[in-house]
Amino acid sequence: MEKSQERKPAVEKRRIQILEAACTVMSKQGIAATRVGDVAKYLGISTGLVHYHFDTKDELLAAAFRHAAEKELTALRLLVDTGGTPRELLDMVINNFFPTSGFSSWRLWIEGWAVALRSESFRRTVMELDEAWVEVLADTLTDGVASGDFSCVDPRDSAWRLACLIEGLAIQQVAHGGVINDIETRRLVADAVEAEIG
Amino acid sequence: MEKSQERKPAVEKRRIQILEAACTVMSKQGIAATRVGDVAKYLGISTGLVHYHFDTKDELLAAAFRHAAEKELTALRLLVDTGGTPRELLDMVINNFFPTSGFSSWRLWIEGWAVALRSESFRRTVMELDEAWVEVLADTLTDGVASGDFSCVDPRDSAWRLACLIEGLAIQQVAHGGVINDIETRRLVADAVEAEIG
DNA sequence: CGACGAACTGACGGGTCAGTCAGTAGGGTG
DNA sequence: CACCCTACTGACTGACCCGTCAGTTCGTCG
Repeated sequence: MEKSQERKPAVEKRRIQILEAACTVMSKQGIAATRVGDVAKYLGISTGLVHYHFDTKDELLAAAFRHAAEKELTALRLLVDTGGTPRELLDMVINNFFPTSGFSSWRLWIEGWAVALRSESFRRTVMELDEAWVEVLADTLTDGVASGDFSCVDPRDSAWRLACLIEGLAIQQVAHGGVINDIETRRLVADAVEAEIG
Repeated sequence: MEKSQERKPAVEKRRIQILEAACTVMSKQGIAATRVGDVAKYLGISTGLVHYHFDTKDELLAAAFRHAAEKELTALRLLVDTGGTPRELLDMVINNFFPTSGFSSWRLWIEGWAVALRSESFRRTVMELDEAWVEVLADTLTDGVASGDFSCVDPRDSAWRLACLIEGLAIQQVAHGGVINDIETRRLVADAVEAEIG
């Protein structure tokens, strides 16, 4: 009953529940193949209820995608906040993007980039996430340079190059499947990292 | 009337006409939003005729995408065959992927990667094209190493890294639009190239 | 000329799906 | 208790679009 801000549990809880369901379905079926009915069925609710919380399907998918992005980003920042030497941090940040366990969120991002070509809200999400994760990488590199562990000409440039390299390799691995395998990928990235930090 | 191979102009001509139309529509509207009717309308023919030449929509889009990929690859190989010093060739190959004129085929590739997650035929196309273009890059580097112009530890690794870097940067530029601009992109790539060839 | 078949048309069936709407349930409030 | 409002249902509609098919055109060959 307060001003809002803190307290409106019921609706907000349901909203988030629908968002998470949408994320799950999107990951499984692909963004384009996700139907409002699929999300509803996943939760055992009616399609009408989904539309009660989200006006249109596009709005739902955009919100769900953003929700997924924010979760990913939070996890990354939590990881970095655990602390460690610059070297340890760098390895952690980079390893974070090569999941050892089966499922990879890269599939969702690859589809997200494609949707971003036509959807303003997807474009913003994808842009903000990428900038944020490059920033984490850049900060890590900058700290390492300050402490004398690394020597980059320009940490920000290095961060962008590493981030884009990893994205490109993710496409090779996930979309193509196996031209470049996991071990090879890690080696390619590791060599690039060494080259960047001198 | 010969054995085929050279002569079956009528049908094949129409087939290719439909493929090119499909490419145009896909580039404009996106792969997912391309309807059989749009392709037909673009050529002023009936949807029935499109289905006369291609059994299903999926088959049409996959064939059109492959058609586009092959054209791109042919253009690249033609470019390389014009000859030049290893350095000139390398610059040519890399510049080929940063179109000066407005439209970029990167949009189509980005969508292609996403579709490749669910479609076997798209997957194959996208894989073969990527391997082919890395091979062109790797050959150029190898030649440069042989002639003493470059010094790579492993030209093939370098080629993969550069290719993936360029793909990642293309996403930043095309899908996000402007976080990283054209000049900055070229600088990032140029620095990476220098690092790779010593 | 007549027959035949390849290329082509355009209307239509049938399935899918986003979004609507009239109505219900049930907890909170006066 | 009576009222109300929020969350929710599920049937429905209207639009869209793929793929089919009966039929037309036209070039070619016997």
